[in-house]
Amino acid sequence: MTTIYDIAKETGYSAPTVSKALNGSPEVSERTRERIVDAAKRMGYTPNAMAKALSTKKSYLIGIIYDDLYMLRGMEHPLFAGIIDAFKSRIEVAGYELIFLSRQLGPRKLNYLDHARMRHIDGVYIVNTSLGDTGMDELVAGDLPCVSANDPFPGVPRVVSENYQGARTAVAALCDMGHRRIAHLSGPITEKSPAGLERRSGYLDELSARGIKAEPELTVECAYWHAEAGRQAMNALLDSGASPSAVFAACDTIAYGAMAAARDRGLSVPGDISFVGFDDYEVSAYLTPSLTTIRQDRVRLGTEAAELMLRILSGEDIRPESVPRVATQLIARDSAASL
Amino acid sequence: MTTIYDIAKETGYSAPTVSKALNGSPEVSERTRERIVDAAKRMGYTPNAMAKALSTKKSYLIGIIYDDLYMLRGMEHPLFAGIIDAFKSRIEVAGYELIFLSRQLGPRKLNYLDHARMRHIDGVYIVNTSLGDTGMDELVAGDLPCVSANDPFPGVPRVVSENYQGARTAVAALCDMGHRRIAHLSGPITEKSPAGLERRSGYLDELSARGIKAEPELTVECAYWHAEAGRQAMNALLDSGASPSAVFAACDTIAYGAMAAARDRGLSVPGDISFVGFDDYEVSAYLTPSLTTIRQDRVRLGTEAAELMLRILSGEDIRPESVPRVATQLIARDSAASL
DNA sequence: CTGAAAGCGCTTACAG
DNA sequence: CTGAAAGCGCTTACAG
Repeated sequence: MTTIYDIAKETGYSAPTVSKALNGSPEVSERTRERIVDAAKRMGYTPNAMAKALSTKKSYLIGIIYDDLYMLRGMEHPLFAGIIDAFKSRIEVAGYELIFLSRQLGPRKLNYLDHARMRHIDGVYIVNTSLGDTGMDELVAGDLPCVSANDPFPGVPRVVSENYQGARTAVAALCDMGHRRIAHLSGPITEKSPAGLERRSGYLDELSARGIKAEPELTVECAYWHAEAGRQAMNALLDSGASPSAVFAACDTIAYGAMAAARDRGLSVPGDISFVGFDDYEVSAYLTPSLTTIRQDRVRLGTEAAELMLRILSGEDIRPESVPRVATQLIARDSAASL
Repeated sequence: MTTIYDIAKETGYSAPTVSKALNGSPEVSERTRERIVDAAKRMGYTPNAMAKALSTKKSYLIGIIYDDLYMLRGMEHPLFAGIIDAFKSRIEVAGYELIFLSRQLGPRKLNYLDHARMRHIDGVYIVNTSLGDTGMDELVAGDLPCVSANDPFPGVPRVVSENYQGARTAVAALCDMGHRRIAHLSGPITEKSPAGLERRSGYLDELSARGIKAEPELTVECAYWHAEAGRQAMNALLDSGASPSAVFAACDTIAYGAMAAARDRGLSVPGDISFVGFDDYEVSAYLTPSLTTIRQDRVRLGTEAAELMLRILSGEDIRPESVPRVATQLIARDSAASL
C-alpha cells in the first residue's frame, strides 16, 4: 500500500503538501498539485480511510439499524430493503458509506450507541427496531444525527408515507365501488409504531365521512405485519359471523394471508369479497387476482431520508414536524370490484 | 470520548498496560486487569475501532457486494436479503461487521478493490454483481479473502444451492404426478452466472432419465429472473402452440409471472396446467393456488458462507471445489397436481 | 508484570 | 506556496 509519504519521497514534496494537493486544497500551486496527483495515480495510491477518520474525526460512515423482530423476517422485508437501497444510492454520492449497526460484536453484547461510538459513525439511519432494543433512548438523546424510516423517536425526524391519507384513499376506492360493509385488518396497534394506528384512523374517518357507521367487529388487529397473521385475522373475522363485502388490509402481506383464508373458505375474490392492500410489493401484481393496493414510494422514502440526513450532517437544524410525508398512490388491479 | 490515556491517568498505569489489560493479554496481573477494567467501565470507555485498525492493520470489516442489474431490484430480492441476514448474524458473533462496498463514493467513481483497500476491509462477501461490474477480476485476483453467494470467480469458494439436483427433484415430482409434457422457463443462460444452466441441465437430465424426450420448444429462456420475464416467456410458450401440462419455472418470481399469464388466458392452475417454482419465497405459500416449489435454505446459505469466510480469515486454505452445495427441499403445495 | 519509545497514515495549525 | 511539528487513539516490540 502506498502512502502519502511514498508520494512525498517520489515527488520531493512533504507529506502535508501531498495531503493538501490530494484533497484539493487551494493553498497549493497548480503545478505542484498536478505533479502530486500524477504520482499518486501512477503509484496506485488509495487513501487510508481509517487514518483519515482518526485525524479528522469524521468517518463518512452511516450506521443502519435494522432489527426486526416485529416483521419476523429481517431484511427480506421488501419495503425496507427497497428503502435502504434508495438511501444508499443517494448517500454514497455524497461520499458516505453504509455499515450495519449491531448489538452483538464478538463475545460481548453492546448497544447501538456503543457500536456507533466505536466506529465513529457520523449518523444513524433507524430503519427498524425491535421492541426489545434497549439503548435507543440513549442513542437518540445523544448528538448523533439520526433519521428514522418508520417509528418515531423524540427529536428524530422521520421520512414516512402518508399512512392516514393512503388509508382514506383505499377505503374511498371501495366505497366508490359501492361497498358499505368494509372490514379492516389492521396492523399492530401501538403508539411506538403508529403506522397501524394511522391507517386505522384513515379507515374509520373515511367511513364516517361517508356516513357509514363503523362496526367494531369489522376491525380485527393483526399481531404482526405478516401473512400468517392476516390469515388468522381473516379467519377470526369470518368466524365471528361478520360478512364484509370488502376488506382493507393494513399491508400487502396481511392481504396475502387474508385472501388465502378467503379462498380456503371457498369465497371468490373479488366476486364474493374485495380486497385492498397497502405497500404494493412486486408480487402483488402477479397474485390471482392481482392485488389492488396503496403504493408506498420506496425510492422517494429512501432518497428523501438520505437528503434529510445530508442536511443534518451539514449542520442544518431540522424540526421533526417540518418533514413532509411521502405521498402514496392507489394502484387499481383486480382484487377489488364493484358490488 | 474517554481514551486509554484517560484510563491510564485515572489508574496510574501506562497506556500500553491499559491496552493489554483491556485486550485480555495474559502478561498483565489479575489485580491490574481488574482495576483497569473497572475504571474503563466506570468511565464509559469505548475503544476506537479506527485507531485499533490503523495500528493492527485489521479492520474487522467485511465488505459486501450487492449490485444487481440482473435481478432488477437490488436488495428487495428476498433470496439474497435473507442470505445476507444469516451471514450477518453469524459473522458478527466473531466480531466482524458488514459494510456495503460501492463503486461510487462522492464525486469519483471507484472500483470495489479500491474501496476495499480504502477501508482496509478484511474480506468480501460477493453476493451479486451486475454484468457491467468492472474490476471484479482484480478484486478476486488479489489476496483479499472472498466468498461468493452466487456467481463463480476464479479461486473464490462459493456457497450455493444444489441447483442441478433441485431441478431434478422438481421435474421428478411432476413426472411422478403423471406429467410428460413438461415445459421449462429457464433463467438467463450464461456461463458467468450458471444457476440457470444448472437448473436447465437438471430439467433435461431428469426427463431423459425417465425416458422422456425433451422437446426444444418446451424450453423458453427468460431474459431476467423476474416475474415480467416469466409472463413473457409463458406467453411465448403458449403462443408457439406448445401445450405443456406442467411448467417448471427456474425461480418463484418467474413462476408468478407465468401463472399470471396462464390465468389471463383462462387456464386454471393446476386443473389445466401445473407449476413448480424454485426458491420458496414467503408469499409463494399465499398465492392462489399456493406454489409448489424447491426451497433454497437461505439461513444455511448465509451461515455457511460466514463460516467459510471465518475459516479463510483464520488462515485456512480452502479449495473452492471442496465446498459442498447446500441441499434444497421440495415444498409440495397446490399449484402442481396429478394429471 | 510494567512502561518508554516508536509507529500505523493521515491532517491541522503554525511558521516561514 | 511549502514544510516541521504535533496529534488522532491505539498496539507492538523491546527493555527492565
